[in-house]
Amino acid sequence: MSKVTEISISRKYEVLMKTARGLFWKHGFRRVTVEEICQRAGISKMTFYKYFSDKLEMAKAIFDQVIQEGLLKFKEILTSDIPPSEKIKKIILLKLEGTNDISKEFMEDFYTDSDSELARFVSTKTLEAWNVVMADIRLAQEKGIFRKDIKPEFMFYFLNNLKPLYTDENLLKLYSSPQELVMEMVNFCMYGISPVKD
Amino acid sequence: MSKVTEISISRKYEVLMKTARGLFWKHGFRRVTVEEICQRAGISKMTFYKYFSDKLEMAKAIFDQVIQEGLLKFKEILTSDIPPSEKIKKIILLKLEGTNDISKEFMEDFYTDSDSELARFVSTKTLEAWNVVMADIRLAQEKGIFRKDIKPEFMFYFLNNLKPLYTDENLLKLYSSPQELVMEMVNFCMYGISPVKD
DNA sequence: AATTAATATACGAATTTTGTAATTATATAT
DNA sequence: ATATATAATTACAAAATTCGTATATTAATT
Repeated sequence: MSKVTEISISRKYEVLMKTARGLFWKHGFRRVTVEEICQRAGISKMTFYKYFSDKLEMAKAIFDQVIQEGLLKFKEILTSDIPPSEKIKKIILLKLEGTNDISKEFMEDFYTDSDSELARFVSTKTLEAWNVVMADIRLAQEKGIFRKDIKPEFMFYFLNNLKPLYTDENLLKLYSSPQELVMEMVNFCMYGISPVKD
Repeated sequence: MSKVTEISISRKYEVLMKTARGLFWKHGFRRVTVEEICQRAGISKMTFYKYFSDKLEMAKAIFDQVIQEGLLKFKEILTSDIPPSEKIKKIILLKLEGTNDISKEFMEDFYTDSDSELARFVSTKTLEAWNVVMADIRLAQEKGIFRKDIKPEFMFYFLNNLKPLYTDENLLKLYSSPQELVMEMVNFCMYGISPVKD
């Protein structure tokens, strides 16, 4: 197998993943068909089945990819050489973007059909990612970046619940700009978390 | 049949319509099942088939409703007793809202399968609505509200293409607020359309 | 020219969706 | 309270869709 072919193969794989991810994100797993993914990707169904045994396997791969990307970005921020307040700000902005998280539509099917294979896969992988994040936060505590006597679990839940705050119009109205609200969040985190003034 | 029953019947009809409309708008006709509509509406499938012979008939009813609402709002603005510049502003805002128009997702299925019954229905109804709007604009021209030597068709197409302008970030960046961009649009229309300075 | 890889088409099997019928539950009117 | 009308639930056959693969054709690579 030549180098060119390898590249074109991985490119087709990527195109399929990206196309499917877009569709799954918008409409959820159930509503999207293999044929539709292939048509939009401009790739034949036969080629699809070269890379994925079925739609479920593909969804798992996508879910995995998203989780891994999210963890990577999180770890990058945590280990980067910037002051704690900057880290908090970047983490908050990452959360507010929302592009790293799994979409509501994508999750919807699992809630209704919780004994499906995908549902189990999703909860397992979510738990794994959760543990990694917890470990990272604890490490940050050890290094003195965050206050030691705060539960990492609390920080995790807190971060995950920032989005609804940010999209609350009444709250946003209190600030002259969205950026100002972000700074408020950052400061709130810092005063509660930082062991020293920044 | 008592009054109370009549009310509750029409209420169920409305709930079904509203629920289905929301789902169709987001995912399109094809992706949404009758059972799903019923579940979300909290109404049994049997009752669904009391009101609609099938999903297609329901989609037609919804499409009709949206078109009629849109026309009504448009006519209300045109015949209201406010200065032309205010009319233009209200019409532009109506277009920018987008809640009156048919969603991209809802239309998507028709483009791919243009010889379906729904596709024909949609294009027929659209043409009808188009003619009504044209007639209204011509009437406004007759009354001297708009300049006489402008093609109503042009105004129609122009209005329908405002939305992408409004959602263009680079364009929005040129203005200190979205409202300012709206006023720019209004002024642009007025200088080209109004027979007299406002 | 031979070989490899991808597309297009077709298709039976599996699954989902549809629309209806029969039964049970609930609310309303008498 | 009982009869009556209306809706929800369950079950189901028929229709439609989706799946996954086999085969023939086309395009690209060696």
